[in-house]
Amino acid sequence: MGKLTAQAIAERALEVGDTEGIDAVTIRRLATDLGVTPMALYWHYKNKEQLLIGMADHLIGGFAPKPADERPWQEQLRDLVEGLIRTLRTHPCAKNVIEQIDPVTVPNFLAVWEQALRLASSAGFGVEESCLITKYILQSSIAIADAPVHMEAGDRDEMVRVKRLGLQSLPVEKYPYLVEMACPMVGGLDPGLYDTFGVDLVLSGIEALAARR
Amino acid sequence: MGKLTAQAIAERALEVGDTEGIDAVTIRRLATDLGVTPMALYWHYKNKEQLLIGMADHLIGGFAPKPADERPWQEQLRDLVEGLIRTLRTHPCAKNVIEQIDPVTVPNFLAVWEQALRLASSAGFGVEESCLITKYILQSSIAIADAPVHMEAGDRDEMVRVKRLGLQSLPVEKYPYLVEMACPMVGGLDPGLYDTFGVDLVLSGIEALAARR
DNA sequence: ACCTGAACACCGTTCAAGT
DNA sequence: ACCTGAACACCGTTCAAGT
Repeated sequence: MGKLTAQAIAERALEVGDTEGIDAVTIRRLATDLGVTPMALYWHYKNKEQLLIGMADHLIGGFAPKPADERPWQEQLRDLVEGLIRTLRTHPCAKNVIEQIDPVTVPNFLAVWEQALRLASSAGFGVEESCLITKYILQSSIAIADAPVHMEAGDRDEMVRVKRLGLQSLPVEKYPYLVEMACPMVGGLDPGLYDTFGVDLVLSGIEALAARR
Repeated sequence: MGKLTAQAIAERALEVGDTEGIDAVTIRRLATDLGVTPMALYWHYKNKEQLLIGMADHLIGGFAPKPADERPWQEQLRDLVEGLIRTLRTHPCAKNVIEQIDPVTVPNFLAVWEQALRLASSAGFGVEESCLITKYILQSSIAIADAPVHMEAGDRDEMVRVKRLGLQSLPVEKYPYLVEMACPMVGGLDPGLYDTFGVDLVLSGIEALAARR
């Protein structure tokens, strides 16, 4: 087994978070997993918040935004959004990690943010508008990446089944659409929709507004 | 002082969450605030998750979506998004509450969701697309509502000042845009941008895709 | 129906001490 | 530099008991 290092801790934390949920990511739990005393972790991270930041940093580090090139900003922005969605989808707990920290404090996130601001700028948006747009890009990417995808037949869908039954048992005269769409709503979504419809949805709003100026 | 009731508990929880942050919302803290034993709350809510659901329900209950009318779906959707953003902005902890629960379990949220699905449907989107869109609407509304607004001079901006200084001290040759936009980024945003640019941003993506079919 | 009391299993974190 | 041990102040929650 490898040495105890900040990197190793963050990686184990991501494993636990991805497989058992973010609530299972606990200083004490990680310590026993790594065969060490809880206080040992405090040498590598000042506190739990810093550990979460480390997790986020490791997460975003997985996809380095490509350097600026000569293509139109629309294509570069599409690359960025697709990359974001992809890393969000490969790490189920990414959403929860990002929600619990301030992106400004995550080193690797700064590069992504810088790139987004640059692209918004070349699209012709002003300073304040660009700030809103970068927030919008992150959040809507989360929305797309987080949508429930269709699972294999034998997969662990007990929770999904319960939720679907809950939706389907609603008064159909009051919630006709919810009842009808219960299936795709809680876990029957076509994965291909992410890469086409989802990305289009995020991008077309920006492009439409950019075209107005 | 009023009687201890599920409603009163949820209201106090929202007060605490809005003023002191979601982490201050604790069974034991609420109990002492309400002059009662911690276990008393367990009579009204099965556990903390149910309390969070109660908070979200009370939150969304504040804005009841108007019944279907004869206007074009674009206008109705704009009403919905504006209402959502407004309630999100009046309750600083709304974002955190919504992040910690499953919207499907919040009664008042079902009505909003049903309306969104109905509007997506009249826009011509299919079942799975509509599901993605409703997720998108919620998340991007959060992004818009959560953007930092310009604060009064005397306001509690110590944290903001620190963050801004942190951004401005970045290597300007590596992060030129971040450094330049540090001010609006962390708390100098024009509030009017929410109601115009922000809402437009969310809606125009949907409208652009709807126009394609 | 509604609330209390005591107890349990868990947290994050500090602080002094070891090597 | 890196880790341990003991202790502290907090959690959410169960269970039996009171009125």
